[in-house]
Amino acid sequence: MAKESRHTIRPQTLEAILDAAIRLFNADSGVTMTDIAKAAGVGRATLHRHFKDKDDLIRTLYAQCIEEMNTAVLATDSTDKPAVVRLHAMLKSTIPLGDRYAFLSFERMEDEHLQSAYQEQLNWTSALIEQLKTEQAIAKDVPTSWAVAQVDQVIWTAWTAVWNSELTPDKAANLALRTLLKGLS
Amino acid sequence: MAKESRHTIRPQTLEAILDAAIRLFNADSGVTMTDIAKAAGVGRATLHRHFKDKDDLIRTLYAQCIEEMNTAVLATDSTDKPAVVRLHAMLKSTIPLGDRYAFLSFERMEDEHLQSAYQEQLNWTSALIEQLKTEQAIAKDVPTSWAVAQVDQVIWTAWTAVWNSELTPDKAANLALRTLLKGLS
DNA sequence: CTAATATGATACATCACTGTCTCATATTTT
DNA sequence: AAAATATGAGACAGTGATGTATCATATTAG
Repeated sequence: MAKESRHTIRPQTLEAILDAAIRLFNADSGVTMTDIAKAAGVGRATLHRHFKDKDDLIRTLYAQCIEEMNTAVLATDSTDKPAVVRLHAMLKSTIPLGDRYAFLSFERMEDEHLQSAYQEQLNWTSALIEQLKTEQAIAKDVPTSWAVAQVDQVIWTAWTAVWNSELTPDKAANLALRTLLKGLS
Repeated sequence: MAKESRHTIRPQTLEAILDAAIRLFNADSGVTMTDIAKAAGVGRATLHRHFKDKDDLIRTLYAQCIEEMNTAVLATDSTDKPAVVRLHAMLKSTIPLGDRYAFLSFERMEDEHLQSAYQEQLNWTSALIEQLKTEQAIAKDVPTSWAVAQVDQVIWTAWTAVWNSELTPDKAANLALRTLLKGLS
């Protein structure tokens, strides 16, 4: 998060900026501050008033997306349910977030704090995979890292299919679940 | 391809430039001509002598990678063999190319000629998927577009695993094949 | 060996983006 | 209503990348 002691940002301004920035970064990695300002309908100076520099803005975007993902996943999760159900719930809640999540794979982020936030996501998935293994839903000889990567990738594939209007979000989530469970069994 | 009537490029110079450029673009999308020149060990002027502009260079890279992929796939392909064997061969030949192929997903390319070259790749995979369906290797109710996307993604996932030293290229190809066949059956 | 020419180094102009600043205006707060 | 302040618009300097031109040097071809 960016804090300037001299200025308080108006909620609507912040939202307009972050929305526009996420939208643009997902379409193209060579986005300028001017682009963002125009798309957000705010003055270019306002961007620099509230974000130390471009990196600071990107860090904020990154943090928001990860937090958004975390929230979405945890909201529909219930630890006591079977792992297969949890995986399905996770897919259903994350796939629709693809349009905001996509740029995370494109932009590199050195920031240590954000790296660890992302790592937490991976750890969560790893734990889920282990649970799937103990429940015999997937085979034990499949490397966990491979399974985690597959989950990550299938979310992206599913979202792309939704984005291309080839599938509805629900159909995509079902297909993703089926592909994962069978593919890793 | 870039042609300058006034100059002939030396093969070693061209190779050094393209190699360096591919390497850099795969590590980071914000690559400058200066970066490439340095990494290639050639003068910056030489780049501009042989490539009209940066876009021209990227187009050349793009074309080379697609052609490289096509060649690799067709070299190990034999139309008369079962589709499963063809898929396995395709995975084995493409996964090691991941380190050159990766940047294709990052850089956008408007060029019509290149778009159609890439489309050919997808069509080839589509045909293979159809063959897999008729051979009952994968289920007919799985949308072909979904299957094609899975093939694309799994190649990338497999290469990443190889790059992270989690798997050998052969193990990765086997795991990819297994994941695909079971996942789409 | 000699001529032709591809390259490297450098200087140069141009351009786009960044980040800062100022001031008038719009909005919120009291 | 009046004060406080967030915003928009514009000017400004600094920076880095692009692309061109020139010339000396290295390499290749005849």
